[in-house]
Amino acid sequence: MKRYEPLTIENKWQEIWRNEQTYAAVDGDNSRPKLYVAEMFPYPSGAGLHVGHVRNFTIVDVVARFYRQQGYNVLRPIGWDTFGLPAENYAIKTGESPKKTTAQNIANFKTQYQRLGMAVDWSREINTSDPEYYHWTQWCFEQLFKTGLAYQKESYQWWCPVDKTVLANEQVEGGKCWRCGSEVEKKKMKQWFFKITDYADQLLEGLDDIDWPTKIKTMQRNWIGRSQGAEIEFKVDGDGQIIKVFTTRPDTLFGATFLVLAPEHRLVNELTTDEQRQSVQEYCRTAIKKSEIERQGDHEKTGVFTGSFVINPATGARMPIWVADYVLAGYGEGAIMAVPAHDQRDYDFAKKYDLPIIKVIDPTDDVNDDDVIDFYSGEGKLINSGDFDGTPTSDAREQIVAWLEEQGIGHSKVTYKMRDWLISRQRYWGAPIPIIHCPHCGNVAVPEEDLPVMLPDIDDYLPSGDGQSPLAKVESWVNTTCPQCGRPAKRETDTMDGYACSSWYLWRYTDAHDDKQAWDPAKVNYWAPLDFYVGGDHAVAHLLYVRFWAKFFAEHGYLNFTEPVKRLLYNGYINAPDGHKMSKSKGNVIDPLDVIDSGYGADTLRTYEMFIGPYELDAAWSTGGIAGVYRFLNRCWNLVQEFLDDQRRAKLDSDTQLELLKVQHIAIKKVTNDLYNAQFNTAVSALMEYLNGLSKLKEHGFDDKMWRQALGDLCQLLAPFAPHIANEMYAEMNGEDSRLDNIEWPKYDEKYLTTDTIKIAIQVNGKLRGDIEVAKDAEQNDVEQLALDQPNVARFTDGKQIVKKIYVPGKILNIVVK
RNA sequence: GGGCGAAUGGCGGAAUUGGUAGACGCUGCAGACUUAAAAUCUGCUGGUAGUAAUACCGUGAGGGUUCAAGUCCCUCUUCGCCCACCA
Repeated sequence: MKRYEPLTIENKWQEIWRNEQTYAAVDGDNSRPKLYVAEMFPYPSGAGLHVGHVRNFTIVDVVARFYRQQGYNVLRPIGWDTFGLPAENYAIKTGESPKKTTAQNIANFKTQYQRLGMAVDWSREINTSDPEYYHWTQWCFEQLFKTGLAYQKESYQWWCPVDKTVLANEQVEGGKCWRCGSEVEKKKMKQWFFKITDYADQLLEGLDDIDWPTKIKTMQRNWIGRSQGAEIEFKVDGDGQIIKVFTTRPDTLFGATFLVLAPEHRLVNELTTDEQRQSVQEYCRTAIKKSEIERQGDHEKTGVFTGSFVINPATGARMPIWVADYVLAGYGEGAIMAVPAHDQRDYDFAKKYDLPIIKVIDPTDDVNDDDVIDFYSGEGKLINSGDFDGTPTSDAREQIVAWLEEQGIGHSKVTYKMRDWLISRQRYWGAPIPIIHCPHCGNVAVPEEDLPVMLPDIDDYLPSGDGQSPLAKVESWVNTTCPQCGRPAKRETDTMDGYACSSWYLWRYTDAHDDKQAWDPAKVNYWAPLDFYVGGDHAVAHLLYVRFWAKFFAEHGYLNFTEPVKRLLYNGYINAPDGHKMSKSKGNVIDPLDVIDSGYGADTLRTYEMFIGPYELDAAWSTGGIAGVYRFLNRCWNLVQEFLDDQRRAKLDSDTQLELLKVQHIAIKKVTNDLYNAQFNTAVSALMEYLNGLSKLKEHGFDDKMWRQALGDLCQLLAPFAPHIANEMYAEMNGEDSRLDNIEWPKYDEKYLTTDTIKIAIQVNGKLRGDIEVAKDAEQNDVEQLALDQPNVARFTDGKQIVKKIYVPGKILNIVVK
């Protein structure tokens, strides 16, 4: 009998798929449904793939192969996300150009990809650091620039002192740089932004229509952070200046007893009296310099009085103006009205600095008075609020805003936590921002026909540390002429955040090598939006940015959809056997190629990673578990060999025939439905059950026709998970030229799933007391009689009064006795 | 502090969404083959009692709804993730 040798057959089939270009997708084919599925494209690191990648890619591959076998026109592309810090940091350390190391890493990743048996359309391979690609990243930038959505602004920005670059909010994790982990600082710099805030409401609303995990949707909603409230103007006592504040609780206006400005607020200087000047300046200087981590958390509140006052428009009271760093400059107006009786933070501050506290809300009746000793932030009825006394807080919010509007000193307003997307990077290894700074014309976009602005080759990758990109040192590149006036001008030296490159790559796949446009609208609208997008990272950043760009380009006619991803499969991590994260430093990394080469092969690895648990949960690697999956594939192989080797052919009796058809069709149904529902782990167990069923039936001998069909279906159902062995077994049975990809997915027939008799579970008072075989269409009376005749049922019903009987046809009979 | 989610054998996990809890796999035990081991194959494997049939208990804890609850409702505990001075 021929032995199962995974490495030999895998090599063979990978070559066939390469030569035959089996997995090429056909643009614009309307004769069959299309399916577009992709993983979040990998960053090709020097370390190569790890088993976590394999899980991610295999999910995509299983979906792609399954739908292809269903007759879909499937697009399953791959590309490489190559701009970014790791390659550049490596260059700084070794002097080796990022271009060179990137090329090596891509070659390595590509080989590994092929060795996993991925059904990729290789003609669409893309690489974000290739000028052919970043040409169009720059074009995208210019579309945003033309419409005013890419703009330059001087502001305090996150700055990583180690990587010597600014960072986006999304790249600061717990006050630390997402790349190197060092503590970030605030630095005032002129930076490029994309105005994602213009799309805040659309980004929020779009979440309602997409099939994404609620976890991710919630994170995006939190990130956008929409608050409904009011903007209120306070007049400064004496000089007529106006300070605007944002509040979600306009109903507490009568309880506002002081006003607080963020240290960065533009009026701080002006409003500070001479007596207070020194302390205010000192306070602001240290507060602004303090890192955000120090300003966050449960630290005690600090602040300083400016010496000025505003007038409360509702009460006419003079309210002192303070400066305190618990008020954030970047949110709302950077100023608040403090209502210490009804806000924890204001209360703490008022207590510390002995400021007045006025209660203006009487809590609703069901609130325990003991809970309201200090401050109360819940709902209730207004008190001490003039004409509004007695009004419920929810009504008062509207009425007070209406009153403010009448007075012309306020209006309702919506505020977001989300800030604009900072995209400038003072680094070399990124797409150059295609802008020319002209002393006469200002910021001028590089004409589209001059794109791409090529990234020059350099030797010195070290950032200067003064906030300038290494590109600033390349004078021949920096100095140019203004495309508008022709006079000398300088190029922008910042490069774009890598997330800009990944914000549109899903559309580039549909028209990967077009040198006339970023994408052909006909092609992109045929394929996109994605039916499935698979990843385990970038819950907010990348997944928010692609949505933003989809909305922008849809608005300008380049796309006919506004949500780029219909269904998101967010997969969990693969951890070490002990449950800890795999990491190089711990030395517990499992290399997928080692697993393959140890003799298991890619099919076992793939199938195991699908079987390990629900795809969305983290899972721990188990050496026993993978051995079990190998055993399963080996048993499949041996069964097919036995069938082929056995010269005798048997004629099966009708019961055996029915039993064979039953296990066969149960498997088809279960695997098919599970794959539609992305329940990969239970699909694999259904395959195992199918094999177990077949193994039991083989003792009756092999009926040639029926077994050929049954084993052929096994190959077919197995193919999405273990494509090499499935194709090899199928070819052995049906000839070398047969290809599972050309054969239709098996269909199940309900008539084989039910037999003439079915088992009914019998309960007495809800406890299982036995089961009986009855005809499928048995009458309830007959079932009851049979059940009561069962000795073990009778034991519990004899001598008791039967209260009622509940019969669920085909399932259960519950006899209730007293 | 706020939000989301989870808790089922020795382990990973099943359970058609209210209808026979523990599928499938791992581990373990016993047996077959073998001079022997590995591999392979067969059987058993939630707990307690019993040779067994079977009974009782059992899905984090407590209560409730129901003929019937892992599944629905209330209270609590523990764990995980995300956000966090956002006015």
